[in-house]
Amino acid sequence: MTPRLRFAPSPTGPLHLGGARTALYNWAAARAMGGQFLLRIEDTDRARSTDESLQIILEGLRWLGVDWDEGPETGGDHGPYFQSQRLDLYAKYAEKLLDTGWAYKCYATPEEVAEGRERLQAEGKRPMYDRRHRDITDEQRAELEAEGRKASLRFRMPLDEVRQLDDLSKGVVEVNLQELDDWVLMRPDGMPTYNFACVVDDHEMGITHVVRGEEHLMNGFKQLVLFGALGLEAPRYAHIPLILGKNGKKLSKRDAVTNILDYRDQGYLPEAIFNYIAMLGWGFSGDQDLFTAEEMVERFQIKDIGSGGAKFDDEKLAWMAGDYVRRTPIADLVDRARPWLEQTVPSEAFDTHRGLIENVVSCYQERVKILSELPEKVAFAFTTGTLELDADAQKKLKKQEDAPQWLSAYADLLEKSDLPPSYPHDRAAADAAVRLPSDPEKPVSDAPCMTPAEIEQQCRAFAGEHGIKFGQLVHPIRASLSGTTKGAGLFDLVFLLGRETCVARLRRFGA
RNA sequence: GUCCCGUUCGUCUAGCCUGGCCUAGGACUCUAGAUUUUCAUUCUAGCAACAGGGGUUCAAAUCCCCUACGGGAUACCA
Repeated sequence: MTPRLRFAPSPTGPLHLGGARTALYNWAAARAMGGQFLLRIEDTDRARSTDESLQIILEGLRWLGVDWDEGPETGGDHGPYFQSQRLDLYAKYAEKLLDTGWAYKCYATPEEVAEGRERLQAEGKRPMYDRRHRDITDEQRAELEAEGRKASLRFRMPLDEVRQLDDLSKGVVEVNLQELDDWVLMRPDGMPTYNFACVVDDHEMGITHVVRGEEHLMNGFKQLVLFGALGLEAPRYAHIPLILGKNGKKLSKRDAVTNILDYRDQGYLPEAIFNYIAMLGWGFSGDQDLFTAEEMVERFQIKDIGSGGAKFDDEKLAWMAGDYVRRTPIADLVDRARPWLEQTVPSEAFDTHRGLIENVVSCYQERVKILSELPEKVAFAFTTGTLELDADAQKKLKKQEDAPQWLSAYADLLEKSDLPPSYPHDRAAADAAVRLPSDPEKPVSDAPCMTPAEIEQQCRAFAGEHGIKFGQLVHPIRASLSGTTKGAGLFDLVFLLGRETCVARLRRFGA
């Protein structure tokens, strides 16, 4: 039997971290076992299900790279994949259950059920449906119907039987079925409840393994018994711990985003989010935290999912996000960051100055964790107007009284030097020959202009001639060129800015 | 209340099933240092844990029991 797993979200809200992780584990297990992964939409709660939520969930899964073999938009042989479209199927099963006596009609109103529950609790018993219509006679039934009451369908739970569930994650768990209700299979309006639809669909869709949050452990027992009543084999279940917030409580808005797509919009790389949430409860190996989806699939086993609840930690996520940015090849990075970069980089520059953009971005690649940090950092290289200086930069410029003289002299020197042209002039040759950030280990030859290393040599000589300490010279130059005191190597900056811009910016603060 | 599940550095985890290789490993964070024109990266070193108590055993993080603390369920939600 080929393994088939599913993720069955209900479209009543966005895809949150916990849901994403559940989807991811089911997906990884299916891929690891060479089986199929399907998506089923549990929209039996008509009032709360929305198409907007559905779209957000699908988009979130796609963004993470969790693809489904069958489900909405892809179709498949076991559809429809929306429970709201499978109502006749549930009706058929309901009838069968009624015929075999596993189900019975309950005419109690919600108020009566609640009242019964309270009474049991008052008696010190377990609060649940009081089974008032479990064994009524035909006459009583007729009477209730004559009152115009609508019936829901309840499951006749075996009384006083201990059942075992061999959970893939928790091992064997035992529960006395008395603890469980005569739960509702069908609402009076003919809509199935979760546990009922879930069993019917898991069977009809050939599901073999189910990984889901441990809030479903008790549902697992209900479903197990129903499978038995239907004479069907149940899938293997794995109930895994929830993701917790920093305080060990349920994950809240304070701990993490509630919609996985917020990470996309903040410029997190999906590989990083995938890796991080996969790691929340599953270890790749004893000494490796970073892994790709492919690597995960190679060794993922459901039984290895941790049994303790994991707390969400954004510091580690931030580190991981940065690591993924650093490891992304520069051409890809520019493509993927383009929507953000365009906030400060003119969009035509992506055609005319691709090499320059790649050089600038690669200088900041190791300085950002998420893509949305890039536009601000990179802006100095593309501003044609007056550069704004931050407070620290202004301070640096005022610190040395004779700085203006040096800046002017250095501007004069650069004006005569063989620097690359400034944006928006054509400088493709220079950017193609010199790939930044510059690395002393890899000297550049055949550059059509000075390289950052040569610019540095020249600058050091300049400092020597004028009797200025190199360290002192560097700070005002950096401030006037980039408008900030931090960032890429100074001579990379000079190279990126090119002759005209460097000269202009230096003279602005020169004597 | 009742029923279920869980508990290894602050956090994520490896080890637990199949006791000895555990003086408990890795990662994030933090601290110190190295590199350096800043920031960042990188590298080196350091801090830091088997929830507590009883057993079983020559030997327990690993097996058993109890306690504590967390979490989940207890819906005509999923």
